[in-house]
Amino acid sequence: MPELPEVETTRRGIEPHVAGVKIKELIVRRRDLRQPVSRDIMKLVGCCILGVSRRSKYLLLSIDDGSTLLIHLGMSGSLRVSDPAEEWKKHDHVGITLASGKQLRFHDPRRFGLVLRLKGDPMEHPLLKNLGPEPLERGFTVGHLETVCAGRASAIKVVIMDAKQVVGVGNIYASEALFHAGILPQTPAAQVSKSQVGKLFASIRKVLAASIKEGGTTLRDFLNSDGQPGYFKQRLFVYGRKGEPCRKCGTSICHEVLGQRATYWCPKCQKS
DNA sequence: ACTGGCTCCTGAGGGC
DNA sequence: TGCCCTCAGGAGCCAG
Repeated sequence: MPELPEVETTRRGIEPHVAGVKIKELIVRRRDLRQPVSRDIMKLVGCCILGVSRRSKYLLLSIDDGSTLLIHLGMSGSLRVSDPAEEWKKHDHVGITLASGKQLRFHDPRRFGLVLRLKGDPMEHPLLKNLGPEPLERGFTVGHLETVCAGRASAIKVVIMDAKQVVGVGNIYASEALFHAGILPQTPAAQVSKSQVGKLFASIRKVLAASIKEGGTTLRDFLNSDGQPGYFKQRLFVYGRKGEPCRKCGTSICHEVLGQRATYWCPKCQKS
């Protein structure tokens, strides 16, 4: 599932192929994604893509007519640069043919993704307006995380996964960051000590930064593949390792569903 | 303002 | 080998 590092890797991967390039043709094969693909997307034909930015797990292609093409990969989506003549795979829902002779294809088996054309300031759009700070940028600070935790009864894992507080901490990295910070995922956020919050802050950044670095190398050839993950497996300390020995102390890793999400922790390394 | 639960969807994986 | 069942999961939305 594309987490923040993969979305960023995708952004870096497609940008050189699309920035400054004109859209020649748009092909929508399935419209029923999480929200229907924008009806007015055809207006983009003849327009030029200025650049690709990212906010949270949303990709934003800025268009020279002042609009923005918003793409979210959901949990099974991918973008790849292909040859227009390439056979369409099952679940290739949208194709953007470029004047360069390439074609950007949006592929999403579970259709949790989005392809929307936004008019006006994209940051004012409801999907983007109330998002918390980017974890790797200056807006995310220890002080911010302390404020977010203060007075909240919810489990710390649920809180750090809340995009209104901080974006981009997906289910995998939430478990991983809490492991590295030595905090039990179930701990009510308000009960996490100041020093623990400091450790958690550092862990979130470290885990995400390391993963972006990893994604950059392992998904290097994603333009020719379907970009499926699996590359980070060896780096995971707890996620998906129920019953397996902790990489630090050997204790069996625990698993429980918390906030409707699979959650993993080491009962010895992590305390409330 | 919070909090927890439901929902969309398909493929993977386990059990038999 | 094959079928059926369950589960995973981002994130918006809604009800309490």
